[in-house]
Amino acid sequence: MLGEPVPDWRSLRREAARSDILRAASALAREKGLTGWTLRDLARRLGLAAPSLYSYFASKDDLFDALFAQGSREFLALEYPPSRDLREAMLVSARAYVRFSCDDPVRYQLLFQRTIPGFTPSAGSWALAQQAYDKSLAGLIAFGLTEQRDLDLVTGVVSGLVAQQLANEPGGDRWTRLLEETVDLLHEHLVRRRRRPNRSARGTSERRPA
Amino acid sequence: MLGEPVPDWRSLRREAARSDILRAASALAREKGLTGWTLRDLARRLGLAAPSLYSYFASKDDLFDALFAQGSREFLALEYPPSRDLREAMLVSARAYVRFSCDDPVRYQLLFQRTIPGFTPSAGSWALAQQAYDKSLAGLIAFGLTEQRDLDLVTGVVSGLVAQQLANEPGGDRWTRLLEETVDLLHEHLVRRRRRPNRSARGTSERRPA
DNA sequence: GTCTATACATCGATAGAC
DNA sequence: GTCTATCGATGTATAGAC
Repeated sequence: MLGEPVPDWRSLRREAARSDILRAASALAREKGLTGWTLRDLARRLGLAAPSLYSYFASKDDLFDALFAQGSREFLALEYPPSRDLREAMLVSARAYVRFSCDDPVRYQLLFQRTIPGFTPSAGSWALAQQAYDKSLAGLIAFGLTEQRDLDLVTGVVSGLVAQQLANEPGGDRWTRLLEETVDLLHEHLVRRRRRPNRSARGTSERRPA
Repeated sequence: MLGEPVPDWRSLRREAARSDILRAASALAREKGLTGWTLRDLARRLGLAAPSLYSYFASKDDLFDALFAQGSREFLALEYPPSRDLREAMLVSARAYVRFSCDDPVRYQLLFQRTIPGFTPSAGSWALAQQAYDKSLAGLIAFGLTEQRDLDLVTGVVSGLVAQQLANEPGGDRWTRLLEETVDLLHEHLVRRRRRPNRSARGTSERRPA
């Protein structure tokens, strides 16, 4: 196999320009909503004519895909300090996710809600997102939380606090301040269930009233 | 005060036409995404010229507001059968919310995520949504869950299952099937805490290692 | 190769005839 | 109340200057 091609000056310039465009697009999205801006807005801010953007991105969706990949790389770049037990690992992962999401609600919307009509991330961008998801849960798996069902329970519950916070009180902490209590109740539940493993697969059928 | 004005034939016709338009818009949104359709699409489906829609709705945002109000009325129309205890009341409310959301993900997106750039529900539509929210939690309050903080914990956690389900596996049940387990762990936590109320206001500061 | 100028189909919205 | 015609703006595309 060949190694990475040596980046020549031209492709470096090109990548720098793409990066500039992405940065400006992020800023625009934060100001006017994820889809509340036009290519002409973006070009004007960069001092370009709108069609020039097509030298760097094939379409607006392609630009969204690059933003998605960039957001995934930022998520993947989060560091998770080592924990001593499962509870601490859950708290570390959950705190990182909450902070990452609330720091940039538009990025959260792009990465985790995906409500842009007609837009689907490319395979490469998806792979990055999957990597970041795996890394964010590695600490939990290391302490024995290996069942997908349990991981789904944790991600579902924690993501709910973020979802409610951003939808109903962006910038506040009415829901996110409940994070530690939520992690505690999750942890107690999982540990208690581990001692009585037969309860873990309890059916979901309705309890009959008398 | 005057009573409701007697609806004459003309305003009845008008309301019927508005209702037809809303129904067609709902169908279009379900097929092509909440914002993935145009006024021309909608008019074509109704056999009208696009500008004729402006006789019934002042703008596309006004149409979204009517859809928001209609969705809130549907949420408000849900019935919550009486429960014998807090756990059952939580299960009833949570099940209704999950079913309501998963039945129509586009309605969920409009009512609970509100990611349409530039759109904000009118005061009247908001009041409807607030009414529906209050009604959906009345059963929990009746069994003593009166603290806003506790209600937020329940809505946050439950909404997370729905958010993850619709974002990552629409139509499936990977997260929503965890609902009963989630309600159980919430209920056990709340009951246990009620016995030791001093733990309820525990601080959120980081635990110091050693 | 990168940008400008220009064009095209379509968007939400408005004006005015009937 | 519905239509046709049309507005400015948008995403997209291409031709051609440098």
